[in-house]
Amino acid sequence: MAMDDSQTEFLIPVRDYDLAATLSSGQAFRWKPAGEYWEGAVGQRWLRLKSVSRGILVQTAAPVSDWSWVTHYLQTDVEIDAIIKGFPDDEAMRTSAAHCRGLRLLRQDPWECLASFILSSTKQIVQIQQIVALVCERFGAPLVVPPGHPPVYGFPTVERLAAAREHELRACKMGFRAPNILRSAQMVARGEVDLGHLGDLPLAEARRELVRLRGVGEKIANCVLLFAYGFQGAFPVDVWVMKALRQLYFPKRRPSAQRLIEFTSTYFGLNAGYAQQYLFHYMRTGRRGAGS
DNA sequence: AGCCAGGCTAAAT
DNA sequence: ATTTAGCATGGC
Repeated sequence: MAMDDSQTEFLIPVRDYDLAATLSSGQAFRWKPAGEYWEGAVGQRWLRLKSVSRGILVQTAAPVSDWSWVTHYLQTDVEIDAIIKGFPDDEAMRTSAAHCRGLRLLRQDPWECLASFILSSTKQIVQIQQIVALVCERFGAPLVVPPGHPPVYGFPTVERLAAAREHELRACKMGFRAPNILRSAQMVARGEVDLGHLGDLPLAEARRELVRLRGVGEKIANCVLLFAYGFQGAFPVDVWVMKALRQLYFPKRRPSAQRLIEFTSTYFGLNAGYAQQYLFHYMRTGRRGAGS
């Protein structure tokens, strides 16, 4: 009946794209492996992805005519070789690049990214995934899924979370983060921080806006600036990246955290954001005894 | 059992 | 201006 060019399947031609590394590297928290596929949601669309020889196969439950939202999300147009060549020429980055080949930075929805990382503080990735899943189930709108597929819910809107009760949020096992995400949602809903225009600002100004939100400090702000807005100069330093910096760059000395962050602001160059994600993923998965 | 987790905030130096 | 305790919860 559809007389347009709507389809439920689309092949993105791309090479050097490690879907598993990208979707499970702690940028986004809703992707689940299901056989050969990765199932998740982008915006208010359910979809699943599979690596095939010519690229990435995308399947949706509802017909789609314009697929730019998924190529933008996956950043399949970025030249990953050029980015890796722009890394500092040192042992740590060579090792990380070899281990993480094909890892990309996603381009996520700002509110989902912000809210997810407010929930991330002092939590392991597995737990963040559990909390985000509960928040979506209880506050998100149901998405169109294939017949017989269990229900999947979109990430809740700012307005919905701003209208939540704190005890409802705490019931999603987020603990002391509940008042943080609630107050931040209320500030965004009132327009006190305008997520729609942060991308037009210089990095430092955009960051100054984000840290006005409750529960958002430099680290979480940098995650949002990098994973949602694509600011390549944003360099989130969490415990893993801190470990990488100490072990790989300053094995003898004991620089303060402040000094190390200062180091990252100049050393990693124009692709600092990518360098950070490669270090993070290498530390978590690349060496024995690190991570899980 | 005790330590750590993609931290932030307010209080205490 | 810099360091530290408290915060909820769960995995290992």
